[in-house]
Amino acid sequence: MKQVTVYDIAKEAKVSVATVSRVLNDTAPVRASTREKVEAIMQKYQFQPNANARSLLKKETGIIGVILPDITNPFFPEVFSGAEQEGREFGHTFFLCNTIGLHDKESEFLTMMQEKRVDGIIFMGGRINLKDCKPALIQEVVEHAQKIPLVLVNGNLKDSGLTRVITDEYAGTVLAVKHLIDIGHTKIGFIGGESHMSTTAVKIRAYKKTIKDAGLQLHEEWILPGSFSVDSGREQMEALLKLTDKPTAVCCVNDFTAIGAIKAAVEQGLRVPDDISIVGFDDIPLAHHVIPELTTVSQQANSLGRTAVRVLRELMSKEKVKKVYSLEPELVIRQSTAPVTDGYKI
Amino acid sequence: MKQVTVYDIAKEAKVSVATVSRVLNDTAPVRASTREKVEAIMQKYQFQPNANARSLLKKETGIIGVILPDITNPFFPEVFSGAEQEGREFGHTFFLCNTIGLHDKESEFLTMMQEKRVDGIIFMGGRINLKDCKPALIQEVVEHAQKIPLVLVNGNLKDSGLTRVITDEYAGTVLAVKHLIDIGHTKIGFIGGESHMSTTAVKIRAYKKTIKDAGLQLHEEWILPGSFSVDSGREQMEALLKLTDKPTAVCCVNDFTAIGAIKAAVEQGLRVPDDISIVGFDDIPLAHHVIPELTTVSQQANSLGRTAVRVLRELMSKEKVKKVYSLEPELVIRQSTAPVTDGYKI
DNA sequence: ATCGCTCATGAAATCAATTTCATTAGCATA
DNA sequence: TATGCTAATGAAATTGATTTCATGAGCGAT
Repeated sequence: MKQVTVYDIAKEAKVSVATVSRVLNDTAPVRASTREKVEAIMQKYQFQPNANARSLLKKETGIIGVILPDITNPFFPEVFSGAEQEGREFGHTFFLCNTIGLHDKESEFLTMMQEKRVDGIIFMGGRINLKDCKPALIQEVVEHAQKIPLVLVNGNLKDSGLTRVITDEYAGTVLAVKHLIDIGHTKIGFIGGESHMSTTAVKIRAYKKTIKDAGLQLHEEWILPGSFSVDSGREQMEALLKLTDKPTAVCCVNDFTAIGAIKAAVEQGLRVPDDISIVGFDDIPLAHHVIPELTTVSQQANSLGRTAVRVLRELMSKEKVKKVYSLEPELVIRQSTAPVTDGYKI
Repeated sequence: MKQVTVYDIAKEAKVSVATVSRVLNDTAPVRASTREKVEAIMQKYQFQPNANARSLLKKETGIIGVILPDITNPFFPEVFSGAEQEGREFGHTFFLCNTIGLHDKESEFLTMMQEKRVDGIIFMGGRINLKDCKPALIQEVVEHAQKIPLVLVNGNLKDSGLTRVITDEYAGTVLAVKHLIDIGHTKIGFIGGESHMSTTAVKIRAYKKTIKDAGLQLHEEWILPGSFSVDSGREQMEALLKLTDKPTAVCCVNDFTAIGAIKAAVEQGLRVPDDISIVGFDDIPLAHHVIPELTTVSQQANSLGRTAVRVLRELMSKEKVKKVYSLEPELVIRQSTAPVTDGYKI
């Protein structure tokens, strides 16, 4: 069954396609009787105008492309959701591309979005955040950004000149470590992500600064790398607990790591938070479903998405925008942290 | 900066647009020297063909639309991911639409996808699965399906004539309940979702049948409704534990509910699984991150997505397809279930 | 020399909308 | 009555690709 076009409608209504278009878009006055006639026929055939044809002419698609590393990581659906909420009232539709494990797909997706002529791109890079990210990729992203409005979310590319929306990870980490210090901890460890990720570097810097500012001793052996995963949190926590001089609190690079750390501690017979305090980062929905509920730093993922779309829309309308929009994270105190006790069991 | 078109390329290369198109798509022989000349110019201007123009003519967009209730529910990203993996090698791109809390958006999204002329639609309905779903909505989905290939994922619309990919929830529930019986439980409860959801109805039917087939007594007061959420699992578990005659095992409608149930039990001082066994449904990634790790029925969300795309592609190529593709769920035994002990503490 | 074939290419039509420009009718004003 | 204005409409151009049809060149066979 062939799709109905404006020509079919026009023919049956004995008017020109221009008139049909006017009825469709209310772009010029049409006599009431004509309008009704045309509308009736559109109704009859369940006419749906072809958005491709329209986009071709208008040079806008209403589509926003989103590129992110892994949609199964609960942080990203949250961001996406925020973006969608913000975009909905303006009629935006979203392409979603997962680069999961396929870092080299990033440029392929960028090209695809160019070809589809999306109105804007939200880029949450995986690879682009590597400390040793190839300048070529950065260059490529920058070039795409010159053709299509693009905002980088949580990307740490300082001198790329790209518009960025980020959480202040430094400030967030300070919040977490300060909280542990405030409730009396003096022996605080840190489990990070891959050491070549800039996120890890930023957070470790914040951690060290806060420890030093509080006049505490810095123990390099309490600072361990990881991989942002539950398993890495578990492994590294086991390592920490094998030390003779153990920390009484651990700050983790993200919630997954913290959940793994809790698991390891519990498996060793420790009670969280009675024997050891653990704090995460991100505040994924799961954080208040685990036992004990996780004290963590909220990234406000939803706002991140909303802001990204807001900024993107400003870019699209050629407004001048700031280079960086930084969202302040918040500490969410739940059950996995508590004041130090003397009776550290092991 | 104006976008470069085939005409610009053709002009500069002193050939016709037809030749440029041939170089682009390798659709007819072109002299090597001509090809090189054209390619060099395309390279020079970073030419990206306009996919909208192409789609207009070819009547295909390579886009698959996905409509789902809530991307922040970890089950759905998993399905989406599977779909994306399957679609990737055929060059499909994905629209993602969240109907979260906006059930009336479902038809709006369907219309939008029609207008964008997507090649196919994967529909994971929220509202469409209500037992009292308005016939009008069903009718609408069916009508859309006549124009654009559409598969319903986990939709329980038996007589709609729509192509469906589903998990066999009945069989999965039987698996879960049998497992509890096998390890010695005779007093088994069930916490469901909203009672007007067909999922709930199917699972309760399976639960009852399995209990009866094993010759066990059916206790209606052990069968409670819920809302698929962590909180509802917690509340309903509290209710079960207030009974004088309590179950020693509880089967839950999904993992969220099970996680809530575990929380409630732990808060009441019970040990899971020593004092009470709990089994979930879905096997969300989180299931092996909670403490204790959750015994659950795996929906194989990823395969669900992959299969949906596979079936959709068959539909697109006008192949005849079966009406229903049913995936067999699997029982995943972890730590939240164990044989009954006499020493039920409370 | 002529026929038939393949290779390489171009002109023009096509897809389904929007938009510009022109035209007509009807009415008020000078 | 002539002029000017607005409302309503249509014809045709436009958007950026693909595709069909036509044409010419080059080459081998007869």
